Amino acid sequence: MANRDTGNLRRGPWLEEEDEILTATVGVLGEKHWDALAKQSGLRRSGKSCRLRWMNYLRPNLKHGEITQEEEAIILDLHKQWGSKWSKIAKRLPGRTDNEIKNYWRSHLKKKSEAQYADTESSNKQDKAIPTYNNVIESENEGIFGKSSSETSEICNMNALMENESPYESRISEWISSSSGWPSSEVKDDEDCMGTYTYPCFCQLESSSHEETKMSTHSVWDLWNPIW
DNA sequence: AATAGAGCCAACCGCCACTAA
DNA sequence: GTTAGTGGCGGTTGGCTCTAT
Repeated sequence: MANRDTGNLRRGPWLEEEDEILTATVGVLGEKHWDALAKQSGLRRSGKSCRLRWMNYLRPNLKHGEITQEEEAIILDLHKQWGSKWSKIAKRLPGRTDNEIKNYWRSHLKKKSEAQYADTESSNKQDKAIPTYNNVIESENEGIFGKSSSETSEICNMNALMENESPYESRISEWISSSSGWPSSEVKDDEDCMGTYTYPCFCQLESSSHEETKMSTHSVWDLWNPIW
């Protein structure tokens, strides 16, 4: 990418010195007021550019390694639910950026997803069953992400869930006691499903219906990251 | 060894939403 | 209620690297 100058602002790849200056400035001023921060830092970069560099590369706790199979499964599943809501998907994957996920999707997962979607479409015609609490429990033995049932049960301990003091406990009880299989109120999209215990589900990731898939993702993620 | 094509990924662009004046 | 400034998001670009021929 060429190092073009637009007026007084630098563009193109960041230099190591620029990274250091930006990191130091963010350390002092915090992650806000990017335009002012850019000016104060002395960097000839736009606020937008500084923000992007920080968010996608310099921010602490970013994972720079390969996307794991678990992460890939989550990306696939959430993309199926939400489409190209990369920032939303990224919030479910700590340490990953929306840009990283978007790039990974385009280069690795697009074809995979299309193939999976085609499979799902065909199997949907044969399997329309909605999981009830009972068959949810039964399917616990089938594992998540191909893990053994013992590994799975470490993650998904129903008893522990039921003893949890979560504010959503009552909704779980309500759901179970109703035996209708599904909570009456749909989870709104976005943040409000984070950290919830709304769906004590143990469905397989490769579940055949859209609704099952949706439920399993929330549950798996919520169980792994109850305080995220 | 040279070249073309494909894939990857950092960075930019343009739009939209939010907020303060 | 309006407007300007700012930040955030998704889409796109283009340079670099790898691989096949």
